[in-house]
Amino acid sequence: MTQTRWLDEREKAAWRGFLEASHRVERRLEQQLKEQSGLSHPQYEVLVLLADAPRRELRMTELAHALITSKSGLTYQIGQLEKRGYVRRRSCPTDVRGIFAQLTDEGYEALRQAAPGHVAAVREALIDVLEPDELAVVAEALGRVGHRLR
Amino acid sequence: MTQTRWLDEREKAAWRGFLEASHRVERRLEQQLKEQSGLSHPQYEVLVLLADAPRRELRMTELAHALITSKSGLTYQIGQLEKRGYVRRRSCPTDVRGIFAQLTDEGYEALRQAAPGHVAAVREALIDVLEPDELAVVAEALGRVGHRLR
DNA sequence: AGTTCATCCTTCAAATTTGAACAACACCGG
DNA sequence: CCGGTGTTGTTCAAATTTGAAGGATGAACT
Repeated sequence: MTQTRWLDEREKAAWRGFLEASHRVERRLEQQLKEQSGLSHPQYEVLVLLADAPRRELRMTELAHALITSKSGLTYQIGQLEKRGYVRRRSCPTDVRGIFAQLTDEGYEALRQAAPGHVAAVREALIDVLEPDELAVVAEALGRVGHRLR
Repeated sequence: MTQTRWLDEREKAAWRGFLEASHRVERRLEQQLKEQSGLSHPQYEVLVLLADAPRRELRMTELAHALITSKSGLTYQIGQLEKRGYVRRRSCPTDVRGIFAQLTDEGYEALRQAAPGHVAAVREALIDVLEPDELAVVAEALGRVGHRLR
């Protein structure tokens, strides 16, 4: 291994800022959602993704990738959502192994009710804290960061 | 409640970018640390904080706040680190209730060995992906985001 | 000194997450 | 059509996280 390039002050500030912001924002959203909707953040994300998908359904694997979580973790969460009647499982016609998770009307309704509070929290925690030019950088730069790690 | 201000495309891109980046970066670091050092990210952070602290020790509550985790969660992690001999508990002289977590020499050594790989991963995942001006914005803007959520 | 209220850390049970192991199946080249 | 290889979703046990509860103490005030 070649010599370690340690982080200088500016880099350290960026790293610390990124870490703290992501933890605190996550924590805040988790709290807001649980409080006002009884949903966890992962669960909310599932509903959002399904609501935007054709026929309001997605394959388990697609969901797991989109949520950046493990397959078993998704199985668990879908199970929870199914219990509450927000999601239903449907087997895939073209692939016997495949399972579609499909948003139910109840699930859609739950999302509709949870969304305003969630968006408000996202604004308060992140979006409205950023200046327009900062917003652009976050979208562009962090978008690139996420993309490179796929 | 007044009308909901939904996110426009630019805002949504920033939010999505932020979310995906934080999840993927976290995941990558977790993997890198576990693989090359047998430490979890929270555990590594504990070691870093202690190493930088006077006498290499911090109160449990200070640590919990700094790590943005629950008190019980910290109790658990310190227990794990204690098992491995990386940390030792010391009762606080001025406050019977207080407990110091103190880094041992073994813990310091473990940190020394883990640090280069960790820093390299941080660079590869985030720091070296950002342009200098982007780095500045991330430090400044996300620093503000984290700060406002305290 | 007595009260009251906040703080400190741990314990406990419940919820969640993870990765490995599996079983069933798709897909591709021979 | 077969064998080899990769995929799909689940199950399982183990690790981790969380929040509520509790025991003990500090701190401020009367």
